[in-house]
Formats: sequence, structure tokens, C-alpha cells
Amino acid sequence: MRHCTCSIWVLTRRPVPPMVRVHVQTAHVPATARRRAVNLKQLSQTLGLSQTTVSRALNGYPEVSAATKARVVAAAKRHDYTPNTRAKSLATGQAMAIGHVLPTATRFEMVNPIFADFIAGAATSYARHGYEMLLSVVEDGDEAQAYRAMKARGLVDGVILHAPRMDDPRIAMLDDIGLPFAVHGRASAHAGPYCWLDVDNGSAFRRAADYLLGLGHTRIALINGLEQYDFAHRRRNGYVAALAARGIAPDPAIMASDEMTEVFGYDSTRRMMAQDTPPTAYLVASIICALGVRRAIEEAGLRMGRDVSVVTHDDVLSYLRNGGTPPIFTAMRASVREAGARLADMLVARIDRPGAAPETCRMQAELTIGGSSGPPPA
Amino acid sequence: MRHCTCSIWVLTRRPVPPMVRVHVQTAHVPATARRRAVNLKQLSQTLGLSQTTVSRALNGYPEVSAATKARVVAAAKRHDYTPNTRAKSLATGQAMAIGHVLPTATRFEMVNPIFADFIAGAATSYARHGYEMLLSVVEDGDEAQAYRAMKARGLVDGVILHAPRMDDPRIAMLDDIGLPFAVHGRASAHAGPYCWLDVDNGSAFRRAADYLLGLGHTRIALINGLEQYDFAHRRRNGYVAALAARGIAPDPAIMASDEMTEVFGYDSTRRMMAQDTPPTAYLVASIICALGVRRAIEEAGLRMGRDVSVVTHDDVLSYLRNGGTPPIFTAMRASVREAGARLADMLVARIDRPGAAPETCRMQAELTIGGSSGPPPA
DNA sequence: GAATCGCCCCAAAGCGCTTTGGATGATGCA
DNA sequence: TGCATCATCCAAAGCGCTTTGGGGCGATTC
Repeated sequence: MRHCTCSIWVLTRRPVPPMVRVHVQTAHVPATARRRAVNLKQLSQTLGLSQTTVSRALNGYPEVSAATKARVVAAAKRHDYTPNTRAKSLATGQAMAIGHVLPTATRFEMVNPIFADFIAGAATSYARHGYEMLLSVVEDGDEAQAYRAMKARGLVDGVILHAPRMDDPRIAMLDDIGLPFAVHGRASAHAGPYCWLDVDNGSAFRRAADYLLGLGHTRIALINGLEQYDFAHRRRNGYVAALAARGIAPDPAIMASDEMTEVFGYDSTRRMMAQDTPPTAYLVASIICALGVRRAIEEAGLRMGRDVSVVTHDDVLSYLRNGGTPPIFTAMRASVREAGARLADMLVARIDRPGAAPETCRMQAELTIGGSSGPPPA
Repeated sequence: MRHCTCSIWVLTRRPVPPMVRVHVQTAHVPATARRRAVNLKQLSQTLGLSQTTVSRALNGYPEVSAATKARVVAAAKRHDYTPNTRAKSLATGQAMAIGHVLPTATRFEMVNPIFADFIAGAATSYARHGYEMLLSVVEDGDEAQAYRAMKARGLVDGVILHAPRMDDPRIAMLDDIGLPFAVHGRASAHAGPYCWLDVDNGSAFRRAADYLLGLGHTRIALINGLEQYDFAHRRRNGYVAALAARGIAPDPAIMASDEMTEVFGYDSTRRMMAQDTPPTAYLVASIICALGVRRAIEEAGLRMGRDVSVVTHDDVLSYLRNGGTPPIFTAMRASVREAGARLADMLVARIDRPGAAPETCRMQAELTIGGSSGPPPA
């Protein structure tokens, strides 16, 4: 039983004529709050200069002498002057902000934890370039509308596109409305250039499957993400290609695809283990999933690396490190945090030079052998 | 070996005199982009009305007749008019945005995945109230500066305070600069009222420890978060209090405290299991940690619930559900997503009525018995 | 010595919105 | 009819910044 001591209140957002809008101010004003925010007008008056000159001095324009510039900069620091971003944005037309729209799977209200690390990576890049990050969480499918709104309301200079599908309509839409963007992943079916950064998922899963095949496994399961997403599709293709190269036909009975939760990993592994000829190896799309796979395996009294092999993709999440030496899981590593940082840089570059050809970046995942894989039991 | 096909580029952010700033426009303008963004001036001209009237009509002020209002609203919809938020903010003085500052542990660049779910909850609330969410990731310790900057630059109307410490200086600082805020958690040592929402961590861990004691366990380990944080401190206190009530003194040898990663759970459990009198039960602060605890237990050939008991706090993370019926882990559940949504509501209310007494909310975690706990082995 | 050129600086016009302080008729009431 | 009262609407003044289009002045050039 959950209990909450919250008091009940009602939010009234209906506009009220200004004379009625009462703002009760707290009487107490601490001493340290004395340093009130100074604006450009006040600063320029203090200095006996025009706003123009002060603005130019602070923004590094050459039309102001070194002496006055130094004087202005010193005064700005002394008075703790911080330009108002809203005003600046309005004047320049640049929002100095970048939008992220997180789709949340409506059914389960899920937010993939890899976003946390991706965003952490991106945010540090933005900070370095002087951009803010705007986050919007919308239901799957409303994303296009969210991007449109961001553009129309002048909130952002560009956006990051998350979790692209095979032929993601958002790409054309963003091109259409002229909002700079960068895609985390790719949309295979989309023709025409655009800015993206992606792990080479096809190659990674082909290599991983090939590694298992090389160990002697022939019955390899695929625990994949939702295949409507491009990355999962590519992973599947890589897996199938590796099998095909050895003359093995993919078996749908040992291929699963869903949101990459721990429970999904567990459930699908259990189901597959119950088959007549259960897989001797599992190829898994996420370390969270792999935790579930491991749980199913160990619960059955088997041991990873000896009885069953597991190879997983590893986004190098900060709280779910694939620890140990050698690491627990044999894994294809590709830091999603690094991806975030790099893609953010690419987007900023794109915003700065709208005319340039869109940059792209393909990262290769690194296959590291851990304790979870070995030859199939005799 | 990781390889990236990125081209190299250099970012020049140094200001350039305006005449030199060249923007290459793509010549191609798709047909659907025809609907250019309309601003208030254009819309009012189209209607043959003043900007004042149009603005008032759209914002629901009573000074405009029902007929004109309808006409204006229709035209706004038809022309796809979306007010520019920057301009609106500048005019009203309200940013219509709320800031979140994520501290990232400098040493390991870690971002706790519970943020993903918390933020998802908060974001949906903001959307409902018309607020945007601004995210800043800063190194531990630079948070105060980040809040100051947000305030000074007029970027936000309020902020959420994450991961408060015992006597968190940020609270006084925010009071000081007059930036509305709401705290996720509490700062026990801070005198004076402020707006917070917290799980009753003390009670939760006392009850959980008591539950284990009631089963007959006397040697109960605590795998806690970093105790510099208030929540971890309270959890420890609850644990210690429950032990004390049965005349058991806490043993530092079976108490660990660190970032709540999977690896930390694993390492500390292994260390404790190697002791002369290893714990018969583990009280764990996070389900991620608990995964590590379970790994250590099962790796030692033991089984949770039979040989060793585990009770964990469960933030109900979307990708790490404590699945099954009964659930795997006996757990104290408190949805961090719900906390996010609720705290966001509280902050919005606080922004709307700055004079009101700060609201507070204490949620009780729900103890659900799962398969990971039982009486100690005979 | 006058014309020219840079160097520094300024006043003022926006950016797109809200809000103040009327103005204009139409209406009600005596 | 005269006057106060509404109900509607508008022009213009900001919000805090950038940027345009000069202007003044000493140094250089002829």
C-alpha cells in the first residue's frame, strides 16, 4: 500500500487579467542576494559607454579598442553580468539550444536507460559549444509534431533524432521544415544524404555470430531489439549473413525481438531452452537483456561459457559495466556515451555551416572476449 | 580496435564581423515547406486587427468579443500560427522552462539510469503544463554555478534539485538567488522549509531489515549507495535502527557504500561472502546493485531465497523490472517515474504561487515479498 | 593645409511578443 | 438630450539584446 502525504491543489492556468495577478513576495532578502542581475543597459551606463560598444567588447568584435575592451570585460566580471539568453536569441535568431525528443513506448511507458548515457555524452559537448539541451518526452508517433513545434516556437537550432526506423518519415520532414538534425543511427530505406552517426551493427553482429560459429556452435539464438528499428534490422541481417555464409538457415524459433528489457531476455531464453534442440549460444542485443539471459541460464543450473555461450552488444552503460578481467560477457562494445558526444559535435558543426555536406560517422564495435563464451559442450 | 570514419573538422566559434558571415542556403525548397511560419504581425494584418487584439484573443483575455475571438482563433489555426517562445518569454519574463542539472560523478563519468525514468516522469508533467525541460550535465560540485547561470541568463523559471546531500548548500543558494526549486529527496541537515518529495527511506529500510530479522536473520549486510547522499544516509539509519531494536550492533564489515552499480553489488557481496561468518541476508539499495549481488551469490553455487536472502529497493525502472509472479526480488518499491511526475507538478505549482508555503510529499515504499527471501538456512 | 582614411564609438532600429493607457462608438439612465 | 458606462479595439512602449548606418577625431597623404 502506497501512501502519500501530498496536499491536494488545483492548477489554474487560465489567463487572468493582469490587475488580478498577485505575486506575493517574500519579505526576506538575504544579504548575499544583493548582487542583483545587471543588464547591458546598466552596465554600459556604469561604464559611460554605449550598449553597442559594451556588447561588441564582450563579443569580441574588432571595432573596439583593446583598452576599452579590457575595461568592459573587467566591469562585466565585477558586476557579474550575464547576458539574457532569451533576449540574445530574439536578437540573433539563434536559440543556442538543441532539442532531443525521447519517444516513450506508449504501452509500457519505457525509457531506454541507454538514453541516460547518450544524453550525458551529448550534454557535455553542448556545454562546450555553448548550447543548451532541451528535452521533450512524447508518445511514440507524436515525435514529428514535437519537432515541428520546437522549430515553429523558435526553441532550438537543431535536433537529434533518436531510434530511427527503416524508412523514418521524420528525416524527410526535418529536411522539409529546414531544421538541422543529426541521426543517432540510420534509416536504411531513406534516400538522400543526411547527418548520422551509427555503430556498424551489421558488421558487429556478423562478426559476433561468426565468432560463435568458429567455436563450433551451429544453433545460435538471436535475442534482438524491436526490428522495426533500423539498428535491430541491421543486427539481424548481420546475424543471418554469418549463418548463411556457413550454409545455415535462420530458425525463427530461436529468434526473438522486443524491447530490450531484462525480463524479455529472461523469458525468451527460457522459452528457447525448453525446445527439443535448444540453442547452444545466444547473441544478445543489449547488456540489460543479457542479464536476463544469464538469469535464465543459471536458474536452469547451467553455466555461461561452459554449458551455454552468450555474446552481447554492450553500450558501456556507466551503471551496468561489463566488469571483471576478463569481463563477464563476451561483448561487442561501443560506448553510447561517446556516440552522444560525437554526434552532438556533428550537429553543432552542421548548424554552424548549413550549406556543407552532411557529415557521417560509422563506429566499429570492438569484440572483446569474456567469460561467457566457449565451444559448445560435447 | 575501434575505428571511426569521421572526417576531421575544426569548430570556429570566434565571432566574425557580420559582413563576412556567409550562410549558404540550399536552393531546394520543397513544396510542403510553403507554409512558412507566420508571426503575430502578419497574422494581425491578415485579419485587419491590431496585434493587441489578436494576442488577447489567443490568450483568452476578456477584452475581445466572442465573434472576433472565434475569427482570430480560426485564422491562427489556418495559418498555423505558433507564437515564438523566445519573444514571449522576453515580454512576459517567464521562460516557461524548468532546469534539471545532472551531476555526473567525475571519476567515472556516471549517470545513474534512474534519472532516465525520473526525467521521463517529470517531462510528461511539464508538457501538460506547457513547460519545456532544460537539461544540463555538469561535473559534481559545479552544480551551484550551473543553477546560477540558468537563473542569470533567464533560461528557466525553476529547477529540480537532484541527489541532495545531508546539508546541501544548493538549497540555501537557490533560496538566496530567488530561483524556485523542488528537491528530489531531502537534506536532513537543512533548517527551514523547502519543497521536496522523497520516499520514506528510513522507514523502508527499517521495515525491510525488520522483515529479515523477523525471518530469523541476524547477520544482515547493507549494500548502500554513497552515504554522502541524504537518501543513503536515511537508509542506513533505518537499517541500524531495526538492528538496534533487536539488540544487534551494526558491523562495518558487512556494510558497504558506493555508487550503486552492478559491479559494486557483485564485488562487495563476494568480499562479504568470503568472511568467516558471512551474512545470511543482504539489504540492497538499488535493483542494479541487486543484480550484482545475485551474480555473486549464484556464482558461489548458492540460491537466493534458500541459501541467502536478498531484499532490495526497487525504483521500478522500465527496463529493469523486477519481473515474475512472485517477483524475483523481495523489494521495497517506489516508482521513480511517478516521483518525477509528482515533483514536477509540485514545482510548477510553486512557480505559479511563489508566496505559498512550500509543499512536501513523502511517499511510502511498498514492501513486496518475492522469491529472493526466506528464513536463514538451518 | 585640405582631403582622405582608419579607428572608436554612438543613436536608433529592430527581433516578436505582451501590456499600458487611451480612443471610439454604442448603450443605459436620468 | 446629456452624461456616465461599457464593450471593443488600437497605437505605442517596453522586454534585453544585436546590428545597422553613421559621426567624430587624430593620423596620413598629396
